[in-house]
Amino acid sequence: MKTQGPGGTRTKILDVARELFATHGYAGTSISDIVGRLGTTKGSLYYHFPSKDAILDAIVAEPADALTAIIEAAEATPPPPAAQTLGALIDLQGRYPAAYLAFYAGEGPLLQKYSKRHNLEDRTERIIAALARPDPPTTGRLVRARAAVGAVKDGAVTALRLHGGVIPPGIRDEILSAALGALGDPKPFPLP
Amino acid sequence: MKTQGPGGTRTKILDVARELFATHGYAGTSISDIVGRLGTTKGSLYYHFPSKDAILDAIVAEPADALTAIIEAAEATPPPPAAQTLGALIDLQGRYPAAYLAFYAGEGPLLQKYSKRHNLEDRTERIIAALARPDPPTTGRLVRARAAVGAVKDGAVTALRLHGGVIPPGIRDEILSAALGALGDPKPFPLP
DNA sequence: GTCTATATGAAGATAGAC
DNA sequence: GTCTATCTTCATATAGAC
Repeated sequence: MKTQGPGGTRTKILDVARELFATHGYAGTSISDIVGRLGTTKGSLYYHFPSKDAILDAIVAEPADALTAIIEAAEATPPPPAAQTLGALIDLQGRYPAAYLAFYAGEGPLLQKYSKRHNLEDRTERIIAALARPDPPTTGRLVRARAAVGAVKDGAVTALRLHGGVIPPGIRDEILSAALGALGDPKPFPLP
Repeated sequence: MKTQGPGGTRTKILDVARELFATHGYAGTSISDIVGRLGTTKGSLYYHFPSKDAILDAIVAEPADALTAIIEAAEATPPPPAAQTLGALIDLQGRYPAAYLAFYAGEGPLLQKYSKRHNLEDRTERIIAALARPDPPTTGRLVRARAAVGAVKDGAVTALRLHGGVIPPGIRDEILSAALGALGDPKPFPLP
């Protein structure tokens, strides 16, 4: 696997594909759309990637692995504090802005497509179940865990939009506090 | 506009299209997919709808109007309690399950497609801005408002999944409480 | 590495018999 | 109202010159 500098054609293809997939969806984005935006041609694109699916794979692989690490940490026994898991999710979104807003939301054609090839259907369930511990997973607790993840996702999206692709530390705290509020933790973190 | 009984072909088309659009996205669902699932043919489908877009319109129109009503109520002066707006959003999701999970989330190809025709780009912004009142809309407040809406959406999705398409009253309260927790309201509602 | 040109299939949509 | 058959366009992907 050859790494490539940030100015390389391959990198540029991934950049515009990431953006277009995020806004129009995978199926809604054509190869022509991508090369049209780049100003190159299909022939060139297919020199760098063997298929459209391969582009998706390249885009998704890295954040997907990072998410797996977060999930596995969240599943440790005893469970880590919810603030740690939710904070890691916020940071994940900050590190991979724009593309994977719906990535661990369990919905969205992008996830569908990727999930079929990588057997990730239960990803959402795993992180929700981990967050719903240590209590027995009542419906209410599961719903709140999911709500907390939803709060992280949408809060981070808004923060990224308002601040040009970064999440300032103060806003990160705000998102985390919102997520913990949704989760229903009585004491989010000690106040100074 | 002719109304049609629940057993009618038109209704059946809308039912499977709603489901397929929700899982695979608008662009990811073909007319062949729809008629294949129905066991009918394209000719029949095109007797009932002039285009694929028209199917989307028919699916989206009703919940979209309901959402507009919620937004306008939320924008009233003085602002209604947040619990009222968020509760209305939960009820909306309960009334139109499965299809519009990403509808007011501001993301997703389905919204993109519909939004372009109906000028709804600012829908998300409006409801967030309304929820962020009456405080001046600081970034933190906006982020929390968005997080609250995200909590409603994902919480309701989970509830619908766990309970076969309905949101029981007790769970509705749980979602509302989670959303208010995300919003940061100190006193969600008076305890009995 | 990038281009032009093209193969091949599937998409949305229509015509017209029944 | 539903069918079969078909048109047209656009999709992914390839071949081969430069």
